[in-house]
Amino acid sequence: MAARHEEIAEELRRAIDREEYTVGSRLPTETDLAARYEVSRGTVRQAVAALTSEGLIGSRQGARRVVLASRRSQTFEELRSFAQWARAMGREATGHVVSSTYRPATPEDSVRLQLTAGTQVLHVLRVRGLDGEPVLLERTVYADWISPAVERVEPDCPSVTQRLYEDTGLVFAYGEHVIDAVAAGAQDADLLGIRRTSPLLRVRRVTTTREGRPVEWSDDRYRSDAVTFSVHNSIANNALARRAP
Amino acid sequence: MAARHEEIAEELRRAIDREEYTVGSRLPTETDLAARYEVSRGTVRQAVAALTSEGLIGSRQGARRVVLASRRSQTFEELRSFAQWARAMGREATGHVVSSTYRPATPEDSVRLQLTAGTQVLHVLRVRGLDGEPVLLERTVYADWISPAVERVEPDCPSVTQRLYEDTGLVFAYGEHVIDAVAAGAQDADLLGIRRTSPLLRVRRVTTTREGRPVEWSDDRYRSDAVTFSVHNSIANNALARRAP
DNA sequence: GAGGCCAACTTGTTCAGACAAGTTCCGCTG
DNA sequence: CAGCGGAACTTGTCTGAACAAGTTGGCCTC
Repeated sequence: MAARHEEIAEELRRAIDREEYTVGSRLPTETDLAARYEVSRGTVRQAVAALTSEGLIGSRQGARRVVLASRRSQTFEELRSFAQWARAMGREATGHVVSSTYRPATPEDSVRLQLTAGTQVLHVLRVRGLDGEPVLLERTVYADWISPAVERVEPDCPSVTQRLYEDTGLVFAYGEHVIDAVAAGAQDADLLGIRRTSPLLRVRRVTTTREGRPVEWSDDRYRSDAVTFSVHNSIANNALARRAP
Repeated sequence: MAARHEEIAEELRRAIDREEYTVGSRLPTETDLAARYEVSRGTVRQAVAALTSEGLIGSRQGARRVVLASRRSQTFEELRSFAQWARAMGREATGHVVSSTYRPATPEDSVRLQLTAGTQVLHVLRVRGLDGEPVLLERTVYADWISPAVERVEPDCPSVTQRLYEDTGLVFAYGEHVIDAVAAGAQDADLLGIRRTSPLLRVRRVTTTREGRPVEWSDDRYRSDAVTFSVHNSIANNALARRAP
């Protein structure tokens, strides 16, 4: 939060949040904002570009910017870390490791994690819950170079992300998520406390470091009555894609 | 495609696509690119910012940019329009209207479409398929001001989006999508040709014009064996959020 | 050979100015 | 009063420059 344009973006977010600019109303012009914050127009543009990509405001050449929404989307960190998300909602994240074993990387593992096939990778199955109620089943495969650090994390640690950061300085920076729906299998039903064949929201994701090196990939299954995902997009900025297998 | 920075972005995308820059390799420096395309560094930065937000490349201060992925995500238009998506995959979009009726707006309708409660809104139920195979059930509610134009569209029109653009100049510009999983109900199962209680991927979305005015909201249910969604994100740019109801 | 330090390199931030392109709204005309 | 035209306004594009901040790789030392 050093850069001036980030400070301005944050101030604008807060102003929208406390309805100083209401949904549907128009933001001040770039020139006005530049004068108010005593920066150049370019710096203001960087700030409003951030809000635009977050879907908070809309932008069209020639017309003043319009406030589209007030509640801001989550940060990458809140999405990445189950525990940080729970805390932001004022609920407690719980969780425990069901199993943790080393297996040779399958062809799929080696492609996703950019490893040579047969490397020993760590498979972890975790159940995670909100205030004790299980809502998520995480089947995660960790790359060989991070596996030892993952093993050192105690089984009921609420935030693995936090722990890995403290221990190794690891920062997750990029993610790719594939979302679909599956029927609960026998193990899923048992661990989540639901009936078999109940619909589950499945998110398969790969997370990489800032250098673009894959750290983990995971098959996460959410109880669909407990969790949904939301995505914002626009002509100028689209992160969402529909795919046929 | 007039702006120079968009042309450069497109050239870089194509270069990545044909593996001139391979995944994991480094992009030329901003100064190099500026010289090559004979533009200023600022213009190059606009171009690479687009690729960064698309998740194609990663960026860190001080280090050269890294190519993270080769396949590019869809444009907003391809996501918005089922027909355009199908065409981009080389498949044929089919579809027909099952029912189309006017009803007074419920409180939920009026909130999502920013209308006064009780306004007559158009409910349309469509089945859509790829090469004749049904994959999607669309339950859409249109705002009153666009309903007449929607009614004029013939029931088996493959691209409603295209049609509305031609007839009224309407452009969809922003979207908010909430994704979860549901079990197929009796009507869902019947129209999609699947068993009852099969898991379906549900996407509830609101689409708005460039002015930020809501046009439609829809409950879309996809056969989970036929369609998935993918989302890309990063620390710098996150459009995805996890929510508890 | 291992490790640390430094110089060169690269991206991030910010400025000021100029013109292009699209929107809005007022006032005029029929 | 409806519709049109145009002036004023606002965002988009692009340049060139300067400095800050972070990364990389090679050289030097121990």
